Amino acid sequence: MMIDIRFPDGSVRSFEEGVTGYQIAESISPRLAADVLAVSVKADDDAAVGKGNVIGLDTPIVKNSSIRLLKWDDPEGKHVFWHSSAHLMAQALEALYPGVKFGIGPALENGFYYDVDLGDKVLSDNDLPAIEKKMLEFAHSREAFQCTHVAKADALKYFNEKGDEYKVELIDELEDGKITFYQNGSFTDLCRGPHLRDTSMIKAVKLTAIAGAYWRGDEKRQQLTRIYGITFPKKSLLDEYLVMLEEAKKRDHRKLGKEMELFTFSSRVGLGLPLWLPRGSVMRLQLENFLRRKLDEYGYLPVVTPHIGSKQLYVTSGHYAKYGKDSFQPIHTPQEGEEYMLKPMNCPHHCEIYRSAPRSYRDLPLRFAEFGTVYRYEQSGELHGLTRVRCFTQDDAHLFVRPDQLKEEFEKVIDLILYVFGSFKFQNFTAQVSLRDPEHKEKYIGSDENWDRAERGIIEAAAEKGLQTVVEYGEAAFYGPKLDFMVKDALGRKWQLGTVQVDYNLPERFQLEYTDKDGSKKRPVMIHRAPFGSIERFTAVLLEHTAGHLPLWLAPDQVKVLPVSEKYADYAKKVCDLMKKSDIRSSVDDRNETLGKRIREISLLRVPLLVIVGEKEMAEGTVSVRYEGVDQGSMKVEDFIARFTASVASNSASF
RNA sequence: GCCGGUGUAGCUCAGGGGUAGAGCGCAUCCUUGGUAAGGAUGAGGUCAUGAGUUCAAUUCCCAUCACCGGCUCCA
Repeated sequence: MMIDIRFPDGSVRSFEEGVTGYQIAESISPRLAADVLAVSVKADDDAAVGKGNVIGLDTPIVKNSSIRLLKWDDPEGKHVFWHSSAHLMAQALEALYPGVKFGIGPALENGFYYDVDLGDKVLSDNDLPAIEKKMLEFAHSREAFQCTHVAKADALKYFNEKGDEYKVELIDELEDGKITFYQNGSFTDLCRGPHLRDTSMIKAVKLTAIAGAYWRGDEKRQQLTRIYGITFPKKSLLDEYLVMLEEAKKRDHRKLGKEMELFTFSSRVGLGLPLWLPRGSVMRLQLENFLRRKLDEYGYLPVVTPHIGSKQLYVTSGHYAKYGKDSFQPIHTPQEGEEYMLKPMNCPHHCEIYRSAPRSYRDLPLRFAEFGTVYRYEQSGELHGLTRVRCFTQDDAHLFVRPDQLKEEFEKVIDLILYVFGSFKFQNFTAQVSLRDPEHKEKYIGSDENWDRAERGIIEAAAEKGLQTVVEYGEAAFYGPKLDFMVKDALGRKWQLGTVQVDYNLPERFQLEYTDKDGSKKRPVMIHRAPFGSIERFTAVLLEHTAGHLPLWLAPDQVKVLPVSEKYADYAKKVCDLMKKSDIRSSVDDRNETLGKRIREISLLRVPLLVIVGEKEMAEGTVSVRYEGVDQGSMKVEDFIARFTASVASNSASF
């Protein structure tokens, strides 16, 4: 029997039934056979949408299918490569630490890890080179990854005898008949596969980190040792990767924040409590102003609320029951029994503003906006620069809407968030629909009915806006589902920035009402939203995206005027004053330093525009301009101001 | 909170059982400059904190704290 194999370019060739991916690659060219890692197969009679199943190169193909031969450049190819590398590492670990037990060892976006239980052995960084060496040794010996089907009873027997309770637990949950083992050299693992043909393609190994990780992600269970690593089919690729990591570290917002004099921390002030320096504060105010202009346009009303609220407020909202124990503890007053809490969110205050007057259906939607500073007692190990702090300011707003207005308002919020992201040229964001964990409904407040309505509303609104979304279960807030906008930092870690949340619960807890057309009392729906998420986290991610080269309108110092020598200091001041009159954030640097040195220092602060004036400029009434390190020639001061204004107005990356 | 790593001058880091160094920054002076580091002099440190071993600890051991990488968490 022959079968038809269709290639990505549309061409079709016939092969013997049972042909393998490797044989197909070989029939095309030996070079391809050497490079191919796995194969993605989609049988013609497979109606499911999607890219197809990834299978190993030695797995027979028995039906007419479309295939893609996966190489290193394909994400699925890398995935197989790194998954096999995890097994290779496990083999090395077993050789070096007999008796080691294994949890899970998956591939990641960049590399892989394996969770292992080493008994009493404490693994440290110093142990990693020996493991790397062993891995390369096994890789050189070209050991095949062999797949065998195993009956459940036999699988259990194998790992029980080996004494690996983690694998036993995993097998317990698997269906008999679908269990496969993979073996490379002396090491046998429970694994779905697929894998590389053999270990010899793994040419470069770097184990990058050791961390603790709870078995099955449950902090009440055993903590295993997680070893992270990455491997490559060429040594040079590893070197490139290491260089890339170094470059990413230079964009770390904590480093940039120091270099650019934006913010700092002080242990005397307290953990996770950022101090915004003058330059950072100027930037922050610009961010706020940027949003304020939009809020006006979108019909938001400003409100201002205190940084504390009585404990009763949070008992009413339900936050106290949920987070009371783990938050900053109540503030006591000289009055017996009086307790206040630092506010961990602004919604309860805004609910009370809603309640301050009787509301009519004509009043809705009401949109209350506040740059609200909140305090959350994050676990100490969680604090991270400006991305995770204990005091932060949300660009918060709560919309109180009639049920019939919900979808339109939700969509307008999406528009606003997309506008904000577009303004900062964030393109690689993920829109994540965060739903509750259906297995653990007790972690959430509110009725099933309200949750279903809210979840459906979010999914529909996102679809209507044409957003590509991913759905995550268990990521909802405890009072309602969310649409979160996730952006990655320099090292690829995902952070939630913008968020929109539908909430039927707080209106109920606060007994919010409006009078409808027919005179009956109705309950509004609440939308929580924050396009930045928080100013702190947004700043952090923006710094990492721009490597500190902020948009001109946002830069704390937009222009530095440098007189070549002090003879031209007066002219420099004159030029600077003219700029200030046009609302340019400009200052003169006439320190007693060489021009070269001043340029260097100012460049390190990421000041976008340097204006240099000397004898020639003074005589001609011009300035010599340097933008982001590139000489722009000289121009009249008026022309400079005009170009500046145009550049800011167009939010363009050029001057 | 948990696992591993790190902690030396304002910053970046070197050093090492006999009480400490560099570069940058800072101060003063010289220099008055043309697009990313001009020169000289000087002041800065309980070597994170606390116990322990030792004749002697910044160095070795332990604990604590902070920071870094993860895990768990994230209203």
